[in-house]
Amino acid sequence: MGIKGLTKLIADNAHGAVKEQKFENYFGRKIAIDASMSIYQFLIVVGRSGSELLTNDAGEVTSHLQGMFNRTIRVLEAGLKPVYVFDGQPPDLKKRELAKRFARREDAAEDLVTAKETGNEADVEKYSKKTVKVTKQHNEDCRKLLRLMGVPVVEAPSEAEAECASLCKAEKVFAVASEDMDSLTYGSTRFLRHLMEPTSRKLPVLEFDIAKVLEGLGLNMDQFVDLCILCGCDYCDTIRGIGPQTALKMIRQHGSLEIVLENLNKDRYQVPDPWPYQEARRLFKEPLVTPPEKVPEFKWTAPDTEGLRQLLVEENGFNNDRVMKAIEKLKVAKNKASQGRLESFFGVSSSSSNKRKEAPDSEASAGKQVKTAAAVKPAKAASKKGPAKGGKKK
DNA sequence: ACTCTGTATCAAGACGGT
DNA sequence: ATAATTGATACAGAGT
DNA sequence: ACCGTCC
Repeated sequence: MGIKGLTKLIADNAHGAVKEQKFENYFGRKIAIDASMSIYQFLIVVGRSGSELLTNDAGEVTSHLQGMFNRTIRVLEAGLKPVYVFDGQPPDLKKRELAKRFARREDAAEDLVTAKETGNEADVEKYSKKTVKVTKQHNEDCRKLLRLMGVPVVEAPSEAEAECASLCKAEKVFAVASEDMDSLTYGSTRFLRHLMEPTSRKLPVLEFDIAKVLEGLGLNMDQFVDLCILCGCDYCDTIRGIGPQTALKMIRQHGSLEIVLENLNKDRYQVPDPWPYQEARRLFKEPLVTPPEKVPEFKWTAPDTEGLRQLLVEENGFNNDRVMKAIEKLKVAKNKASQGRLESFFGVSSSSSNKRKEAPDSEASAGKQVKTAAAVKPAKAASKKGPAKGGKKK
């Protein structure tokens, strides 16, 4: 469920914290992506008709592979450097919420059976979507695919969103791309929504800057976390009668959940019992993540052509020609991206620090990259911090 | 009147040929 | 045994 | 841009 009403709250109260961007502006940027969420969407939509999905000869689902393969090529072709982050064990506090969702899905499963019996097509459609689940196998399939594609994979110890935020805070990645507003609560410094939409000509990318969000809301980070808990998150029930507006007002007025609770009119509002807001707070502020110094340097390497052919064509019945053509695109994209990073670096710093001159580069695509570099220009020196690997070991 | 919350409902990818 | 979405939107209804 | 297909 993310954080209830947070998008609107930010839009209304922190104007300027969100910028519209173009997909292309992230050329050369390392971007952390929550893999489980992507897989879920692919399973819902890729080649699904009723409860049928794309499958191989053995009847195993392949929709997630199809979706992940195409999308990742697309991302790499745009010069982005994706890091896919997979979920680990959910925290105990989330178990109750998960149980609720499980129950909801059980209901949907029953409704699906009924819909199938009565031949109600629309309902079959509806309930099929609701009964989709991402299995361990789906996750393993995608990790294998991504490794063969030469794309880095991170296995989070717990929540993927928390791990993404940690990578972002430690400047291991430039931004986190997700549809889940929790990312901000976990403290992602730069957060992208609708990253994929512009490619299908729908919405612009929305880039959230957490510092400006805080500034606009008039809160510090601790207070922002408290606000999110009060609005409603995965870890706590809400206080009936308090929504986003009231939550913001109260946190602004009192400064912390403790003081809000002290001053709360108990006749008017009933606080759930128990209401483990302190644990929730801890999960947002000190989630279980890989310590940044233990995160290896990410590398985007050449695809393993034969491995990919084996996995997709031999094991999963993908069309050989399509796969081979896609792998070619992949190789081209990889080459372009590695030289493009260099060039966009030049573009950014050309006026100030243009000391290196040995760019062994640039033929065909120079014009395009100039444009990209110019667009990206504003203030990025910080994230350039460690493009090479040496610095941090231990 | 207005503001806010709670509930229900919906949609969700990407390619290639035309 | 091993999976547990999400946010936007529209509308109803409660409270101020 | 639309639409069938991807497996």
